[in-house]
Amino acid sequence: MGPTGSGKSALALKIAEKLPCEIISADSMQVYRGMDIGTAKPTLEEQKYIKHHLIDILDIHERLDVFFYVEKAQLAIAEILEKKKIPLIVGGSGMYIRALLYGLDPLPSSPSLRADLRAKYEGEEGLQALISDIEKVDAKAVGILGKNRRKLIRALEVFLITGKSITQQQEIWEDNKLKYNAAVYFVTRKRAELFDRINLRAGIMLKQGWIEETENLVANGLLNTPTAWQAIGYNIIAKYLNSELDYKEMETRIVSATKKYARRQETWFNNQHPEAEKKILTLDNCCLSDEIINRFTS
RNA sequence: GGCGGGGUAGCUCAGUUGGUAGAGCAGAGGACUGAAAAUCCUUGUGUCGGCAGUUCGAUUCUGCCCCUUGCCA
Repeated sequence: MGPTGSGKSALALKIAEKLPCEIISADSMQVYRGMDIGTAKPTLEEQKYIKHHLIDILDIHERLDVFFYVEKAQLAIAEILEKKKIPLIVGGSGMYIRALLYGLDPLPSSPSLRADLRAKYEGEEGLQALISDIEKVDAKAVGILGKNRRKLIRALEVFLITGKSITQQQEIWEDNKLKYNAAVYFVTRKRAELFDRINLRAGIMLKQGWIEETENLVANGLLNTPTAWQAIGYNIIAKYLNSELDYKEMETRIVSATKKYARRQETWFNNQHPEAEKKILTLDNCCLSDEIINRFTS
């Protein structure tokens, strides 16, 4: 696992060349069909060469969430082990990886209730009401979540369904116990190098046809989808297509949003994965791939 | 050459009825259990263009100069 642009996909392919593995993508956006260039999805050739799971499994109009991801990933792991192969999980969606490795507390979910709550607590006043309502039943949640409306609503949702606070029922991550016998690596680069790569890659992706890809997806309603709309870049390119931005401004904004994302990912991997071995990649990553390969062959 | 608008944090700019200044963006750090490429929190000392004058005190007023930009020649 690692931030966007770190080179983890290339590293994974290198490993998969020498070990009998299949790759399970841990990426919240590569699951969507049609979002190819903008998500830096492995090419069809690469996917043909090494089997990839959990890529292109959803239409952009379908909702994705952690629980769904974990379910599918567990199935994929079982399937790969069945073939006596090694599941190689590769991606940057931190929470998905953590949920897969550590498990999720079996809390209920009601998207319709959540939607109702969201409507009920709309606006700035709604947020204040939401905070004071939760404070009565789960002050701890408010302490942790602050003004994070999205998470506060989820906390209230769980409370309303179960009658117990969400913080009381979240235990499984506290033990730091992996559900699998896994070797976990956090791969990244020096900040300046990572940002250079992000910068370079954005320009390449735009030239490869990201704009056309966006045009088609937007025509197909991408911006009104439940989760796919959140992918970085597409909404910015949509503004360019709408003549709200010029090309340069568009590119700058994409790069800047991507860098921000990479920083958040690093914070996550640095702090949420005590089991992970951190590796700073340099210009080539042969040493690390050899190290990982040796670990499995010996 | 004439008249005017500007020169303030890396960038865009606000502001100080004269008591040495603040937003957004960028940058940095953090949180995170069913939207996670999301969502949220913390973090801003900079010769306030230069020199001189008025003043107890000037980034704020005055004068000159430099740079920039617009209009007129």
